[in-house]
Amino acid sequence: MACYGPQHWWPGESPFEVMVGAILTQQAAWINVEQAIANLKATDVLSPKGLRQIPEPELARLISPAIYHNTKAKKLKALVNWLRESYGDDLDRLFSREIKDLRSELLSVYGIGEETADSIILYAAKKPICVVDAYTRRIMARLGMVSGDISYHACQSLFMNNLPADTQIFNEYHALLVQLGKAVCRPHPLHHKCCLADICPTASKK
DNA sequence: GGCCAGGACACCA
DNA sequence: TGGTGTCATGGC
Repeated sequence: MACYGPQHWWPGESPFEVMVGAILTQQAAWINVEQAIANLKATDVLSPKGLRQIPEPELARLISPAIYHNTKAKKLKALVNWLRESYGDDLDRLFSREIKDLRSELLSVYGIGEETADSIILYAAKKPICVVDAYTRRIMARLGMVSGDISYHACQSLFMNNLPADTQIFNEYHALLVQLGKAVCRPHPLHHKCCLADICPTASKK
C-alpha cells in the first residue's frame, strides 16, 4: 500500500473553503465539488460574507455541479449565518474549542451531520478525529472486521481506540481508505484482500 | 437509460 | 427509534 503514499487529501486553500467543500461533497463526486468551488471563487463569493450576500437562487446556480444544489445552498446559508451569529466569522475562535464542544456545535447547524462535522474538525480545524464515510464502513465490512450495518459512532470508535490520536494519521487513513475503496470495493470485492496493516504498518498494535 | 458518487433531513409508523 | 422518501448533477 506504500504505493498510494501521502494523499494530501482535501486540497482546500483555507479552512473556510474546506468547510464549504465538506457540505458540497455530501453524496457527490469530488470532481463536481471542485467545479462548484471554482464557480464560487470565480464569482468572488467564497467567504462567509460573500455567501451571505449572494441571493440563494444564485448560490444554488453556482454550486449546481455538486448535485442537490437547492438543498446545499440552504445549508451553506445556514452555515455562514451561524458563523456570524455565534462566532463573528472568527474561525480561529471556533476552532479553538475542545473537539467535543466543537463537534456538538457543528452538529447543531442545519446541514451538518456526523461525517461533515468530523471532516471539518479534521481537515479545517486540523484536530485529531477519525472521519467515517461510506468507503470506510464498506471496507471494514468487506474485511469482515465489522458488520455491514455498523453505526457511525461504533466504526469511529474502532479507529479512535486503535490509532494514536494524530491528525496526520487520521488524515492519511481516511484518504487511503477512500482511494482503496474506489480501487477494490466496487468491481470485484471478493477478489481483493487487504488489511489495516497494509495501509498503515505503523498503526498501533493495540 | 441506468447507476453511482467522500449525506443529511423530514416524515411517519 | 428505525425505516423510508427526497434532494435531483454529471460522468461513465
